[in-house]
Amino acid sequence: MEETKGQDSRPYHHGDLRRALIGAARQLLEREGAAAMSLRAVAREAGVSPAAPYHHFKDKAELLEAVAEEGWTMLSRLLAEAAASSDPEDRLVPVLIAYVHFARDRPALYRVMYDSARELADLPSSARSGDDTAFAKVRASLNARGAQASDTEVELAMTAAWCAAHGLAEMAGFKQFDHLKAELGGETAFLAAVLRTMGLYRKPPAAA
Amino acid sequence: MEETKGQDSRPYHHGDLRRALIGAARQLLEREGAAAMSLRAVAREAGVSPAAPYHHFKDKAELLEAVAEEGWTMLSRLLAEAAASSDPEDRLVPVLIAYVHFARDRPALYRVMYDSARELADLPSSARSGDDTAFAKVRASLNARGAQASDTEVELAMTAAWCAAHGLAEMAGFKQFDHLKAELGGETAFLAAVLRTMGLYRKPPAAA
DNA sequence: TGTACATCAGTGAACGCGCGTTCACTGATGTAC
DNA sequence: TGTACATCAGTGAACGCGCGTTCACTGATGTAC
Repeated sequence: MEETKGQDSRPYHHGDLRRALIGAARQLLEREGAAAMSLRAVAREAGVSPAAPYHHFKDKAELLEAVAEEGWTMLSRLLAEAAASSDPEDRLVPVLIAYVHFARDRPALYRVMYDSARELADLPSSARSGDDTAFAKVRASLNARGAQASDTEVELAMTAAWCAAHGLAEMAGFKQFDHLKAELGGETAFLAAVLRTMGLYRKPPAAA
Repeated sequence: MEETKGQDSRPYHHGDLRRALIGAARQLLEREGAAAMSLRAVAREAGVSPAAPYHHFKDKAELLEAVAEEGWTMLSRLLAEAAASSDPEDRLVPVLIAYVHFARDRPALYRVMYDSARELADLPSSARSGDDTAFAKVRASLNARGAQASDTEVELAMTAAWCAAHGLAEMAGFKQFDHLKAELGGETAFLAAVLRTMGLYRKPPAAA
């Protein structure tokens, strides 16, 4: 099972090519963008032949799905950390800012994740089940501030928060906002100010 | 200058191929998505040879820029209409909903527009100059409700509104929100409720 | 412990494809005389 | 009004490219005896 890995020669069998391919794809997305992330480029990046990935993924779409899945897992972990290290009563903005930073720093990966979420009736399983997930954290932040809110109100607030995070994540890099960022004293202050302007810094108003 | 157009034969010279190519590209984007919009496909759609576009655009990127530009013009017109047909004191939500509808109904075109805006230090000229533009309308809506606001506050509110519209536009089609839409009585009610939950239905709070 | 063999994860060459772009060309148009 | 010619917007064939995917193969691994 365990092959000996010489320092200078790669073994014929990779060991964990599936994981390596997902990692290579993620790296390519982050480093060179969506257009550069072909199946052949991923195989090249992982140091295997163009045909090797087909032993682990049915086709390119299946690899992309796996990349998205791993992305949601990474994001969930980051949001959980942001939630854990902030005031239980005021977690929403820190959690959303963590979301925005993640997406802003890896736009191509984030877009793959977005595209995968778009197709599903529910969230990706990596972001869905259990407590340690992206959306559980957002929901918990909302519950912390609106104990008396109805299910629909919480759902609406979740939606608003998610949309706001998505919009902000994709726009935060726009040069149009550079002077505003400078004026407000940096990127994070800018993000917080926009979220506050959106009213997401306090209890959602009574239902629509 | 004016060539006679037989009913059954296309003239050798097109007449206004530049505009036709932009239109064909837009149609392809709307009908079949970004992946289907190659330069060759655009030429095919317009009924000319693959080389013809090069008499009007330096390369594919230049055509895409022109498509984006036209998109921003279309959007500005729609927002102007939405603004014109709503209460001057309560224009923000109708204008944002018009934005969301536009983008939601043409996701691939909208993405081309977004990508073109992303690169610019300022907005595309079609959305920038004059009063009859997308962003002038949003700004006017904000001014109508916060007469005493500082420039920075208005700028922040603009940013928040734009981010919210972008986020909502891209997420509105998610299946995850279907039951919420049903519960609230339709798509438009859903959009309005989310925007209200975001706090964009009233004067922005005092500056950050 | 040693050998035969099934399994499986790799290889590398090849396929057909559509792409963006270039090129030498040709047909239509508009203008000068 | 008619003809010669420059201009320009088309054509169609060709280029090289990288892509996703398939195929027959081969080398390594793990297991049964």
